[in-house]
Amino acid sequence: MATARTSAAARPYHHGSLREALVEAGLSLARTGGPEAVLLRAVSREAGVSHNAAYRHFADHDELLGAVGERCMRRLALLMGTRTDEVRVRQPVKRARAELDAIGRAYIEFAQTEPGWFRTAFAAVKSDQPGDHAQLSAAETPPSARELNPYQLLSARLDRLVEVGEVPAERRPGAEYSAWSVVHGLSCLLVDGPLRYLPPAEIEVAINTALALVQRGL
Amino acid sequence: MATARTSAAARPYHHGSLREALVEAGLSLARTGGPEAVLLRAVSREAGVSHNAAYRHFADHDELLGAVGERCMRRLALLMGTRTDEVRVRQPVKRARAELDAIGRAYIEFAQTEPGWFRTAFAAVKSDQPGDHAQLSAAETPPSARELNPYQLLSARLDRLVEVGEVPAERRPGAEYSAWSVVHGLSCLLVDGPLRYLPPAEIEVAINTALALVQRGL
DNA sequence: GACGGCATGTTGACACTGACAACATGACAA
DNA sequence: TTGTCATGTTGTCAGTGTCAACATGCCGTC
Repeated sequence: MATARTSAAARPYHHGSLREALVEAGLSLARTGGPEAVLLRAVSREAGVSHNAAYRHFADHDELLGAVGERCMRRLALLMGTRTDEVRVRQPVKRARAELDAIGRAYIEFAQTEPGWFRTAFAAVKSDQPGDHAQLSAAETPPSARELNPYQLLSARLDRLVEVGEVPAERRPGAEYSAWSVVHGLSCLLVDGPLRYLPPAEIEVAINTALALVQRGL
Repeated sequence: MATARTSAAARPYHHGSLREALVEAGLSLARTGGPEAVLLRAVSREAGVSHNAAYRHFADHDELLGAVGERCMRRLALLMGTRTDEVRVRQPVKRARAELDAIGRAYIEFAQTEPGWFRTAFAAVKSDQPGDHAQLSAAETPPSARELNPYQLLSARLDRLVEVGEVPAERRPGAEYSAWSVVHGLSCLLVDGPLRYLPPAEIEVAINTALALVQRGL
């Protein structure tokens, strides 16, 4: 008896933390197969549990996929944070620009190195309420730790560009939509869309011109 | 005989033009339900034919979805062409800019007014060969009629901007990737993504700033 | 003008999925 | 000790894509 899928511990009683195990399994499946690989039954199988067990932790398939998607989104935000911290420029104005460039590059880098997760992060958002699009600003959460989402990270960089005087204040409203659109659009076209099989050299060109467009156009 | 499948006439012999009927049915389903509504069985049902009939015209589900997606893409290109033709500016330089703006607006307009078709146009491209990404330039087709795809329409507008001197020639390479990314990204975010429930006023802001970014940044 | 080939459409089956209902187990409190 | 109830299981159902076997009737050939 007592076979564990990840660690060597025997399955204790009721498995203990199945919800977490299911999300983890979903993450693993999504990494290679994208959101369409996050099947209720496949996830249960992966977690070493019978199908329908997931229904004790998620209302339906969408809710499971949503939970996995949230984790993917967090990973995206994490990479964006990491790449921002790696910026070594000291001069404030140049630094502000470099940091914006860094989170943009990180966004595209994530889409390219983890296409399954990237697609899952955005495919998952299917069934959520029109709730004033509050999830963008992360609602209640105090902006304490590294708990920021991609949208918030971007907003902070844009605010900084206004502070240092590189972007006129009257252009600030709506700027996150534009900047986000560029990197998100290119990511989608490269990962999923018609630019999927672009040769690497052309991909490089596309990324650089896209990010340059943001820097010039803001 | 010679009955249309939509009217109430008796089905003649072997249906006559099932392939076309299937694609048409798929288009109808995709319009309201997006690509996930283009089910092999649902399409067959809609066309008044038994399931598996479609296998005489399409290798599998992906091929049917691909055919429907092509039609969606063509409709997108059609709207872009229409909106370009509606530009009334005479002065060549201003006209070049206005036309670029028009195809960008048309792209987003299509995504918003026909989200099901928009998503199908890009969801369909799943299984096609890495064939040198030739489908972008539409391979053999002479650029004769209104047969241009969205990518070609965009390229033509960018070429024109260089001609009239509004865009320096050294910035031309890769420009279609950037411009495309902006409108595609915004469309995805608005239709499918986290900006789905943005209030209409904010949507207006987002569209205008995004298009302004393109004009300024090229 | 009869005949036969063959593209086209149908019926039936199988494995897979998400979802529901009924049942089993065992942790924990009374 | 006992009973409750969250948690996990088994069984089932409708719906899907796909394959194989079968039916139909249009067309060219003799």
